[in-house]
Amino acid sequence: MTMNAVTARLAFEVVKTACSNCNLRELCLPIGLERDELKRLDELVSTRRRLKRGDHLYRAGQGFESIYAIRSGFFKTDVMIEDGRDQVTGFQMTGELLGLDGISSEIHSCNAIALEDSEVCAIPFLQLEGLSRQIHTLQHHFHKVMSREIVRDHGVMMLLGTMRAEERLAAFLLNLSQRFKARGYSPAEFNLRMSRDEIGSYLGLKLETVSRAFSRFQEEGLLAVHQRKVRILNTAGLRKLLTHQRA
Amino acid sequence: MTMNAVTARLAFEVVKTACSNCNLRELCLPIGLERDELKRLDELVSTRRRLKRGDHLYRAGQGFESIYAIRSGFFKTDVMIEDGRDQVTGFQMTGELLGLDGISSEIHSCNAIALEDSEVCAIPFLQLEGLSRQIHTLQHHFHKVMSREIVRDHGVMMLLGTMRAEERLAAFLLNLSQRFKARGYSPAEFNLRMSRDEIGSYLGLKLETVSRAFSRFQEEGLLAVHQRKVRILNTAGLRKLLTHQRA
DNA sequence: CGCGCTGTTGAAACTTGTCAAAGTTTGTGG
DNA sequence: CCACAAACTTTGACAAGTTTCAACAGCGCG
Repeated sequence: MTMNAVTARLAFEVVKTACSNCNLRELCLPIGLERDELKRLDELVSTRRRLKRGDHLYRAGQGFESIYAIRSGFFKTDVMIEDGRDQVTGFQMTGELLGLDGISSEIHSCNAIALEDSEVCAIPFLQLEGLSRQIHTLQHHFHKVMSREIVRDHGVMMLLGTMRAEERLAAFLLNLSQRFKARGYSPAEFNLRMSRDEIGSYLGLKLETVSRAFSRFQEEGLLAVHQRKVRILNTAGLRKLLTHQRA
Repeated sequence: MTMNAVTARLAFEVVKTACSNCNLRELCLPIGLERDELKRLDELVSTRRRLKRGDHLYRAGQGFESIYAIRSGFFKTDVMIEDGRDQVTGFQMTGELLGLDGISSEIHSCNAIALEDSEVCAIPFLQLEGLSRQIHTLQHHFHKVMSREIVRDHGVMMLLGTMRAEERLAAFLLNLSQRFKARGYSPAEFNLRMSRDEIGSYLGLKLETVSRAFSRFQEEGLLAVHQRKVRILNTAGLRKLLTHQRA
């Protein structure tokens, strides 16, 4: 086998696993692209990265070059301030993008950590900008993704600013449920990938408070919890918690 | 005067007040643009809108068409959930952009309300996308602005999730101070444009708690407050509150 | 001049955090 | 493959911080 044949073979492998035949393309960036546009996106997204549970995809302070699309797995992002306090700013799952925080200063402003063995596609940002100058649809979709992140963050601010512990946990579980459902998994039964402490950090609560809220939901028959395995028994009941005005 | 002369005259007025000679261009979108690029941006930003205190720039649920650059004045954005609870998601001042939340679904997801008489430049979004496909610098800068909004929101999440009342207020005041300073105003003395209730909503606190925190800061000599007039007496002291680990 | 809106202050109630102890699961090395 | 350590979870009792309720003061506007 000549050198060229080897190179060609490798190139083929790469293309074979790129966007054009990724079964996430309806969730991820390539929504609505034409076949030849998709091919050009494929050329960008050539780098894959595998991570084991606990690995950092990037760290706060590192230079920013790429955004990442999650191909499989589960991540958290967190920020830290000087005195050691930190907060989980989000949990990301298959098909979602990571790294948008780095664009503004060209330095990542948070850590991204795999909560289970995961695989991501690295998308060099400058090249993405270049391509989206050529492909209108891609540009527009990318802007929507960034904007959706802003809207999502407003939702979390709402949660942290106005909800009490049990409402926060209910909102969190319903959100997870809906995201699992969108990916073809059961919306009623799933494994949490994160600890009580991480949930608490995200929700602005202590882990004990999260644990108590889980116990309470279980007492009330809203769900069955055993460690990280959750089964939602009464979705309507959880939802009602949210709209239930307080005092 | 012929019709054409009138049109020409109006066009001139518009150009005269557009980006190219706006003294905010170092704060706003046109950072780093060449003269001819700036001129093309001018053509987009032809619509101005004046608002009186209390006016809505847009409302949640309205269709999204433009983003807005604040030329003068002061705004808040807030979101609302079904049961009537709402939360202020941000305060925006001169040179900052409003409306990024609307891109994702083409419907505004929050209300933007003027807290004092204000003036904004409307920037039709589709045209902005078009221009930023042609002007690399503009595209990149716009992406940075969106990303900065995400990073800012993470900061607020941190504040809401991990800080106690006095830390939140200190962080809020220091942030305002720094933004006034960046605009050439005194960082030590300024008028709050918002009520205690609005500050509380933003910080996830009740207005009484905000009021008490102000009183406490005053007792401790950190600042002098009289109604909405604030004078910071001890910036270092306020800053120390933030890094001061709790229990 | 007084009415309404905004802001301040006090006391009691409530929610969540803190500390502590014990139970459970997971991972590792012998 | 078992044993032990480490990490995570649950639960209770108590403490701390924030909200709630209530009363009142100050300012601005008609």
